[in-house]
Amino acid sequence: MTRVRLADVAKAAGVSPATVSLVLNDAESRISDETKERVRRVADEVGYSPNPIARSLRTRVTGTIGLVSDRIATTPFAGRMLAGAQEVARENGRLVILVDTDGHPEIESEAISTLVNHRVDGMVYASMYHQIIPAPAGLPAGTVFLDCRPEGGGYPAVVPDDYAGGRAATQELVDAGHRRIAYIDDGDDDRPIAAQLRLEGYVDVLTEAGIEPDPALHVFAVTAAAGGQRAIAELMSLPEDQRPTAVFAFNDRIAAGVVMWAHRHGIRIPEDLSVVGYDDQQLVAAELDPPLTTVSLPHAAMGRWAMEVALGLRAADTDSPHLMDCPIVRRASVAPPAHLGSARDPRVTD
Amino acid sequence: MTRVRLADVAKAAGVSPATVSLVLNDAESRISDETKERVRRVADEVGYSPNPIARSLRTRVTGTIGLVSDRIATTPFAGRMLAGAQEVARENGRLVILVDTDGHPEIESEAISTLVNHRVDGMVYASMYHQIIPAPAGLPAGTVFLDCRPEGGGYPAVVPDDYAGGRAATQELVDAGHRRIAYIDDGDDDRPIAAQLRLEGYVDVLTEAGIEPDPALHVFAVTAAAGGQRAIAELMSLPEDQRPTAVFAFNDRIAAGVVMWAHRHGIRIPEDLSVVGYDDQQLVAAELDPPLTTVSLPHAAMGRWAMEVALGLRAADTDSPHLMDCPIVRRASVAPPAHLGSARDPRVTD
DNA sequence: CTGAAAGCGCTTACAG
DNA sequence: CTGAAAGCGCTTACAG
Repeated sequence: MTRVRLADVAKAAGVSPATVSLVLNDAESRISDETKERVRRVADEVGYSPNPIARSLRTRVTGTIGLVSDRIATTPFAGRMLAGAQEVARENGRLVILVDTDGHPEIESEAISTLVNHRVDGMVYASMYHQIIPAPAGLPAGTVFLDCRPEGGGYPAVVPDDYAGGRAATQELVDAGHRRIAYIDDGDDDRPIAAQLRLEGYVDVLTEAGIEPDPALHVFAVTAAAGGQRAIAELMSLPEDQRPTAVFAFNDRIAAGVVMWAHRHGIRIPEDLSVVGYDDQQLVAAELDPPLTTVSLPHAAMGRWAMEVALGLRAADTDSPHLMDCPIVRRASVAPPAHLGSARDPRVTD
Repeated sequence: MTRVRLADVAKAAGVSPATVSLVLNDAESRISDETKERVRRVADEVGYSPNPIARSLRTRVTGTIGLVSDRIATTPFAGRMLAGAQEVARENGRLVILVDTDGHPEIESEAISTLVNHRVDGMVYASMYHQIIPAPAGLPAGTVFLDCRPEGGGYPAVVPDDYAGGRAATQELVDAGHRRIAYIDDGDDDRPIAAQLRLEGYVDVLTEAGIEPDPALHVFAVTAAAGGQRAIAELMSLPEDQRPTAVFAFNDRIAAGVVMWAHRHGIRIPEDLSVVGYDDQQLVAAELDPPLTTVSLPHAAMGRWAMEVALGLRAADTDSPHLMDCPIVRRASVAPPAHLGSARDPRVTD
């Protein structure tokens, strides 16, 4: 099936190739209406569709956006960033060329130069989780950083507002009436910036509520269910009056461990213990019993934002990152503390 | 930064553009060794790198592979297929253009024609889960189907060997000494082909082991933790001598529900009940307590296979799909049945 | 209002 | 052994 070319359309319509090009590209219309119509009709009839390669060679625009990521495609974690970015590209008639570097610097720098060489119109550099990184060499100006930001700025970037997320999670618990709220922090060697930001949100909300943060309620865990189990066991081994009535976990995996431990020890959630996670991780948070109240990471929104900036559809600051809201997702793991619940039920009717 | 062109290299080396092209492309070498060397050196010095757009226009090969998928990028489920495919492409100097259709037929057909129009060298069509589908219109010959297969064949395809996986899961339990093994099947309206294949594997292994499949032990659940909880509750409400000592769950989410229910009811896994899942779902299977023995879906291997075929690196049958092995992943949720364990321990020493 | 010509940066027969 | 020329399929000044 030899494809029909612009020249074929021109011949069939009895005009020059230049005219066909002008008409089909809606150039400033010096072409007569009847010619335009005829050209369009003929193009339609023969099913003409311009060869994007030839067009790119001439115009130097390819209609493609490069998306390089460390591990976004490999982990179940952040696929929605990719999906959000891809969706915006498609809506705007662009194609995304994806390269996943699996975290290898050599692959990354090769990917960047390949993409630049392929004349992508724009580029987004995505990380699997919120981090601050040195900007890779060779990145074109205007590359947008997704879920990470470059040391020293200089590029548009979007990251989750983890401080506000930490506040929201804690506020949810304070509002339910809790005073003894634990924070199970990320205890991995390479503690991410998000952990610190969420902690600050937690501390600030507590303080504003007139609750003095208790160091005994700030514990660390490896970010996995097993870590969550150990951490909650530690917390629950505190003297009864010092135990938390609620816990805010750094992420849903840790929260899952808390829930599992509770099941095994006959502790009811949320009646005996409230828990709030973070991430709203698919196939985890909603699957717990009870379904977990958590703070969602706005992956799709960040992906969309990044692509909009890459396409020039949206202006962006290159000095400081755009902070994306992390909305709380209310499910069923938060309730008033037990003493409040039992003290209240008989008396209050509302 | 105006890039250096082939003509620049030619001028600097004092030869014609044709010569440069021939040398750099290692064409059948009619060029003298000294000329070759000089051209290569000059090209190197000026940092020449051919413009792939111009080359594509001339040669009609673009070095790109189109990957259209329904939802592979959006769900946490099958990202490894994408990663495997992308990895093979990269290893072979190709770029993958990804379009996720989110399951919309209009987007899909538009994506296919866009990709074809962009002159991709090959195409892979990926599904989120093993299914048989009508081949979308407009798909180029040789498009490889990933984790799905076209009705009526005609294209290379790769799917997991779910029958063998069902056998492996059941065999694991039979080998541990179980005789009363339940299968919690997919009870969703649109029961996937994998559910039937796994069931057949289960029945066949049981039969071969001289165990008559008990219809009471074949139950259905919605594929979520909640479904698993209801199913195991149903199973455990059977008279004691009819209850299963082991369960094979259609997937890890259902298995997770089984484990949660067990925790709540003081049933120990694997001492009191063995469980085998399916999928080896990241961030789920290994996170359970105990970590789940399961059958893994070979997503990365399937992704690699599909891309290898798309690149012509591997021959493939277009009549019947390639069946990819689903290896069992042994963790800690399987043990001999309780009566065997207690009967055996005092006597056997090995 | 429209056409002829040049050119984007390569590759590849065709000559010599 | 190497070069001049044509051509891939478009777009865009430049003429008229």
